[in-house]
Amino acid sequence: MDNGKAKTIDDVARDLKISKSTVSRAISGKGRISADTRQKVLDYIEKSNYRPNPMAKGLSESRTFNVGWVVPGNDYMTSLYFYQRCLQGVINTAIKADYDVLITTIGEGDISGLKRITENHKVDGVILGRTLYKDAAIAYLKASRLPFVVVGSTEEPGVIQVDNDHISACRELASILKMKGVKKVAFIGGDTELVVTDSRLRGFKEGMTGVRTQIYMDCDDYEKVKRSVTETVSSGADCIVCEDDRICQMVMESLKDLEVEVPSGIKVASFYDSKLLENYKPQITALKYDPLELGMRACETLMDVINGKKAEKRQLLGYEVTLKGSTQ
Amino acid sequence: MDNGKAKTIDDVARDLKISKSTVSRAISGKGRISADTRQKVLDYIEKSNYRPNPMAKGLSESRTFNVGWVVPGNDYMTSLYFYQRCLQGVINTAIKADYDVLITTIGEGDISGLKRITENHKVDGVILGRTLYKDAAIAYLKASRLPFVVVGSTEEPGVIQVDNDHISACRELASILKMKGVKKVAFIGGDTELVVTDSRLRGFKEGMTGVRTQIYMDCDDYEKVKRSVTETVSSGADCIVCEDDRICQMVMESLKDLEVEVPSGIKVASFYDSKLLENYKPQITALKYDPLELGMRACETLMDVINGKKAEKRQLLGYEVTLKGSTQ
DNA sequence: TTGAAAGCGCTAACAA
DNA sequence: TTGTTAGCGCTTTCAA
Repeated sequence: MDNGKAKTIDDVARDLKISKSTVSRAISGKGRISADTRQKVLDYIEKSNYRPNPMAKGLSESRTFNVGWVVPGNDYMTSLYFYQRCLQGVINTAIKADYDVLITTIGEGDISGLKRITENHKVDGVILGRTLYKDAAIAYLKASRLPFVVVGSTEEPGVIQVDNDHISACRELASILKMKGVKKVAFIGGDTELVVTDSRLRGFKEGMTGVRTQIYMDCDDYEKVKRSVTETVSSGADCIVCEDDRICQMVMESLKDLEVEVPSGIKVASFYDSKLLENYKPQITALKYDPLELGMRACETLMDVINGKKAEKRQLLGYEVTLKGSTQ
Repeated sequence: MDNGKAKTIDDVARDLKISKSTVSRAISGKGRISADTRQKVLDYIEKSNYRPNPMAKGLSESRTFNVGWVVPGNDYMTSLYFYQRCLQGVINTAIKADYDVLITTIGEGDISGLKRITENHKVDGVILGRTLYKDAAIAYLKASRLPFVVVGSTEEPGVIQVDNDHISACRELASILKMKGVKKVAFIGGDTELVVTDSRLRGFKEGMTGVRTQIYMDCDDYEKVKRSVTETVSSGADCIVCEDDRICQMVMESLKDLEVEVPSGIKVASFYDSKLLENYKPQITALKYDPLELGMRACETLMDVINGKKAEKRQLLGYEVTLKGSTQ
């Protein structure tokens, strides 16, 4: 099989007694070629385990056949599942276009990993896994002129975005809660640097018009969440809306500490569902998204951009409201 | 800056009025070259933002300057943090060798993603993120003759392994618990297909000699854990050892349901620590490892193999026993 | 110490 | 429809 070095297109051409451009044409499907020759080549390749060298192909076409997947290197535990599913979506669709995925991490204003792969010409395009306000990565990518797509939303003009429709989703869940008769509702949110945090808050406010609300933001550790929950409970609120699954987890923990029952003592809902929440009793009312789909769409869109097709500037994906016992 | 196409080595050579082989030598440091010329070239490159094209370099050296990072595509939530840190370690050290990281996923006997990147010559070597018994990925990699390193242990001969010293660590924690006077101890473990599961069980048994134990394996969902915990509690055991953080989380949840206090009702320890466990009160006695270090070592080792240096067959990294309130 | 030129494996323009 | 050939941008002999 693998006797030393890999087969090249020249080997194939020689064995088949045809020219290598014919082989190339047979493989790529570009250019005129008789069905016969084409099939002959394809058959041969099939059984000879010849694989075109992507370095050579890349050099010749000035492409890398890699897309860059850029994610925070030090994020919350909770985001990891999201990124994993999203990445799986990216990989699945990249493969279809014969692309692979180069991964790099960024963090705390450090986008050197991103710079590295773009300046070194290691990728043909980039998918950014999350968006911030004043996003250094987005600014850099815009300037670089490399095709890129962001998962999430941004106000930066001209950026191609694929996102869940957080605002609508949150508005809908909030208004359902309102219809259920909640009178005083706390929103506990996380990192305000993230665009998504703001979108969810906005949806919340839109859905809760007329209801008394109290907002706690940047609750990024247990202590802060606990403090907010304590305050919420003693203020006599009847519902807590958690911005994401991690916060919800901490809220549930806090309520246990405070010996407040859900939903009899207080209702709880989460604006993001995940495995983190699957074992609570009662189960948590939450918004469900499909990160896999998100990754696939982002990658499909990026492939379009890379191939010069024009892509929609902003795609919003669906959601699902799952009403469970925690808001009964 | 980026006026159309990237600078090439020819541009540099022309601007400096020297040959491109000289430029190449200046950059690589290989071959004889005067300190003067070398510096001149380096200075020029510094300010001209020239970046060698890795496709061309790769084609010429038959290298890709990519390492493959292979992880399960559909794993437990809990492993994700481990993989993330590990990956960060891999990336950090890959960069130093001017390599990037190509990511691919495998799952349930499906190693097509791995096959893809190796057969397509997209990587110079592979790091496998976890090991199974009867591991199809390991078998494939061995046959492929591509340099590779596994994170984890395997009985497969000749495979280069980097792992935490699970057996010693678990033995040590178990024997500490024994010294603390536990009389009847349950071990609740996960997927027995994973090598690591077995290592931990082995360490547990070695450390618990003479103590009455009961073993529950393959507890991979809440229901199974709950059942094991219920049985354990009603059998009058005084300690539960959890094989990993996720199981520990479910054990704690179960104990809460059963209204058994920790540590007064029963002691709890975990053979793997992570953020999942950080918010419990009392805090959980657990084994701490450093996945970042693991990733770094794996990648360093892989780079050695790629560069033809010989590498140790098996490296075991340290651990830390952190005694907390849950076993007081 | 430096330069010229061949070659890495592929694509694509041009010829036949 | 197929073949010839000139690159893609780099490394590496081999000469100078």
